[in-house]
Amino acid sequence: MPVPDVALDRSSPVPLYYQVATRLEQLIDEGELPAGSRLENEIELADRLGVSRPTMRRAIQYLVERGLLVRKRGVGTQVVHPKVRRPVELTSLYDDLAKSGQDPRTEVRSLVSEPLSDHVAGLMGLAPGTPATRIERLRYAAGEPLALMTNIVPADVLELSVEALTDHGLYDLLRAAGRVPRMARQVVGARAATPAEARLLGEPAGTAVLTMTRTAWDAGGQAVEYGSHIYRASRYSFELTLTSA
Amino acid sequence: MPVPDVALDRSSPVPLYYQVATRLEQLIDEGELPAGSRLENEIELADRLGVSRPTMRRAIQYLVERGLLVRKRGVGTQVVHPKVRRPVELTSLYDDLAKSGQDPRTEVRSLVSEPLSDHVAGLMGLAPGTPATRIERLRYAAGEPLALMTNIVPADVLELSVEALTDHGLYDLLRAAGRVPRMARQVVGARAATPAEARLLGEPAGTAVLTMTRTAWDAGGQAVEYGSHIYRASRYSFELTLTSA
DNA sequence: CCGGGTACTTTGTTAGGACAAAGTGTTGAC
DNA sequence: GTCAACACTTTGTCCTAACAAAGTACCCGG
Repeated sequence: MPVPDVALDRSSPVPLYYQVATRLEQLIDEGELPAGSRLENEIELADRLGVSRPTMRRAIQYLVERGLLVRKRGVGTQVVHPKVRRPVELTSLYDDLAKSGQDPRTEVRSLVSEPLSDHVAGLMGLAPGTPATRIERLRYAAGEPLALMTNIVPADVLELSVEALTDHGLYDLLRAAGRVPRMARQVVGARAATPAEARLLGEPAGTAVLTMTRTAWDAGGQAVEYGSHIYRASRYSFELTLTSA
Repeated sequence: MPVPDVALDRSSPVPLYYQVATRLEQLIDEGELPAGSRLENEIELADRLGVSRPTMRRAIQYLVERGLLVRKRGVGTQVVHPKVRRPVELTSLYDDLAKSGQDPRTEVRSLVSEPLSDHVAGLMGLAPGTPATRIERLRYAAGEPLALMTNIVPADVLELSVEALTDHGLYDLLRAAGRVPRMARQVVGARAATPAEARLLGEPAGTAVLTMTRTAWDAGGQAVEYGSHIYRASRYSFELTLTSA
């Protein structure tokens, strides 16, 4: 399959390889390059687009990593069937809801300063007793309670306030403070809700709820957040896309 | 922090950049390059190890993607705190259990040939009515029931037998058939177990169970498996490590 | 003492070239 | 006719080289 010509802007601050990759992705999404079709070889492609082979390879590599293309030595580069292809991302519930038009709302139920417990300190890799803020929030989507969230943030990471948390997700605030979570370890499980939890979530006592605990670190490997959340299983589930090798 | 000299084998079929990356990872794991320490700049490093800068960059890039290093333009390359750094992987329950010495055992409860339902066909991107095999298995770990698993595999992907499934995980069989799952979409939720499910899992009726449905594709984008599993929440949870950007 | 601009350091991007390794297909010997 | 060796295609690895962009630190003028 011949790849249509691509207009590149060499004066743009956007890297060339990224311009090429984006354009290719667009062509695949639009069906211009149908699933299973083979691209021309790298050299021809690079030639025709007017970039060097390393740049062309980098663009292709980017799409291979994202699962849109498959390469085989001696064979060529093929378009993969256009299934879901976004890898798991580290996003916040608030962002997810806002993006899908669920009109998220947050009720901050409590916000207290307290030192880290041994358990949480261990998970975060910090010293027990480190000053921190503990918040408990109830998240609504489309007017319905969706999740009960307890989070703990070390005091030196971020100064939290009820007002800020009402209008923004915790991850927004962390981003604004320059402490972007870059790695997180999550454990997802299930259990029966306690009577108090069931009441807050508007579910009958003993309902099955989805639980998630998470520890998140920033780029420097510093723990920035610990969270223990429970979700209404009737209204929420985790969706993830995994890739191997 | 000076990186100790690294012995490279230029006659080895193992790529140079990979030799360098592996050695660096080892140094980090051993604490030779402590968390937070800064590496020399790329040029010096490349010089001293006797490789070109692109090769050096590629080795570093590899470790950056795996979360061991962080780079900042104008600043340098730093070792990240050695938290968990394995990204989410596409593994099978059987492998996971076997690796952690849980002595997995599988009871194949049924194995029937039946055409794909509209629902499953839609998820797998195949035509409704495509011949397939539907299996229901009960997975034990350490002598206790752990999961009830229903899987559907298209007939042209793999010929299944009760014997093979008793001794191996489904993913083992797929691998052996050259249909390695490379991408999967999972949805994890929770609900109350039905009486029949509760009985099989050895839990009281109405217990909260963890549910997982998954569709997996091979490198060519062909759907190879659909699964609908329920897990005893008291004995199992999903653990995942996420990275962003 | 403070602020801004400048020099320097370090990673990011791009180019062009060379050879190696893996698949595929074809041809030739038996 | 069959199978092995060879040629060809295509991606994989590696090198040298140059300039751009971002961040830091220093210095100098006010």
